[in-house]
Amino acid sequence: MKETQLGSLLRPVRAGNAFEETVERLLQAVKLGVVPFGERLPSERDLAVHLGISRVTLREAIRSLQEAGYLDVRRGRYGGAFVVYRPPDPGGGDLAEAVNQMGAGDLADALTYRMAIECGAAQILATTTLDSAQRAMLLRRLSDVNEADPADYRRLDTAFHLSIAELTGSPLLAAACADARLRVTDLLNAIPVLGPNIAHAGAQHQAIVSAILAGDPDGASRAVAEHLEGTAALLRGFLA
Amino acid sequence: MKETQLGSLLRPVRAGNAFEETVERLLQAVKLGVVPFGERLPSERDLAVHLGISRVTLREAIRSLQEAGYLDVRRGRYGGAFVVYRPPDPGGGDLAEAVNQMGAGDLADALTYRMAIECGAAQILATTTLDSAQRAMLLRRLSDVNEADPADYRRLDTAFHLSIAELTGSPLLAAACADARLRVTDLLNAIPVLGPNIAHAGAQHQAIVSAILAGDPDGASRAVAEHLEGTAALLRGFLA
DNA sequence: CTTCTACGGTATGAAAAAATACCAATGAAG
DNA sequence: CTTCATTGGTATTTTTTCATACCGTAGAAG
Repeated sequence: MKETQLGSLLRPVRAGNAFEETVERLLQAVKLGVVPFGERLPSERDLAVHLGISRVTLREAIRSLQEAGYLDVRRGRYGGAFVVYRPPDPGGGDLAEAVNQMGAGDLADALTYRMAIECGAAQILATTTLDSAQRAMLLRRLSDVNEADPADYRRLDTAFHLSIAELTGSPLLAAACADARLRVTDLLNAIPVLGPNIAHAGAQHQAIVSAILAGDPDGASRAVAEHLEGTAALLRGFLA
Repeated sequence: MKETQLGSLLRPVRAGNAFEETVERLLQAVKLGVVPFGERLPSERDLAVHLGISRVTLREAIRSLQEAGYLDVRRGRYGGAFVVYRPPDPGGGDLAEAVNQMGAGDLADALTYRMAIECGAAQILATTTLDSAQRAMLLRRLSDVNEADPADYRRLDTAFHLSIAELTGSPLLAAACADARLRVTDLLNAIPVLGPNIAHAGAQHQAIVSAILAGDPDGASRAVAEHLEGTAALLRGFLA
């Protein structure tokens, strides 16, 4: 086995210290809208358990997000850490800056990764026999995006994409899909949400769902690829 | 966004402490044959840097692997940690035990994950224009497996599969692919390596490479799916 | 047979993170 | 308006992890 493959396995065990990783994780949960505007995060004690870190470390992370203006922390019963962040105005002025802030290599890496994961997930879901509840869930998420208020579009779009991976029943795949999306969230948020684009994306979403429900793996994969390629090409175009 | 999606993002930040994670990583590098029998790991100082941990922590991990009989550590110049582990005799007696040691849900999860990642990677590689060096690499890995000594079969098979993800140029995808394979290594090692199976797998590997070189994403993906499905079905069959 | 050097082995103090226990505030329920 | 459960806030101790410096060994090169 060549040395190149050593890199895949002897890569860093830790992406950073516990504090940094926790800030990242929470920030992404907020930016992705997993916890929507105005809602509160789970209590510190619960969160610490779920994240596998101590409450002290979690609190440091929460405090830094509070100081950065993402959270409003209130104490007392019915208190908690409330999300006080709305995705930036979908005007998309600083896309070029955002793209170039991430390295060109990193961008290509993230886009390829996302493409592989999401295509694979859709493909697998298309080979699976879905029960009525699963079909309903998929269709529900589809209509949620299609009828989304522009301010809520990204959040529901994310939910739709994640649903595909989740419905495969593989937590690993779902986590990978979420991770892949996270790596391009900031960039996506900088892209204006325009009417024609929404309509176009809506048609592609419909195509993805149709292929999945029809049990057409190749079609589902191709539909996802087409859908993602549009965004990917746009982002690549902004590279300096 | 539903609560189910909270799980994807608010999952543990840390899989364990640095020591445990390091032991896992090294053990897998050994079991996968990334560092073959008789070879030595990089020096402690280099490894510590690459893994992003302190030398002290790394040494603890190495010592536990040494005590477990996986490594032979020698000091002095030209010393180091040498791999003293050979995959178990390909007799495959305890497959059922190995399968049931892992939970049924975990097994399904791992198999689905692997299927999605590897199909996605092959598909992407098939849409990529490979230069001559890349084509040569792919063909080299293919012939390596085909001409493998039975004792070295698993290692070269792993190398072949990883190559596909690596050739996409996405480190994230390569890491995910390695991770997916790691989750079923023990099970694969418990499957006897028999002549007919090797021949069959060889044909499938050939089909995968052909489809990739022909620029046929659907074909590549399907070929990978068929290849993996055989193993997956076998493993699922051993569930209690 | 000496030397040089790349390796593992060891010691120590600082920093990060975790575990634990307890304090304080809030606001709905009664 | 009192009670009380739930939440964030704080302090203390222990464990883990890291950073740094230095020691001991082996083996090739001269």
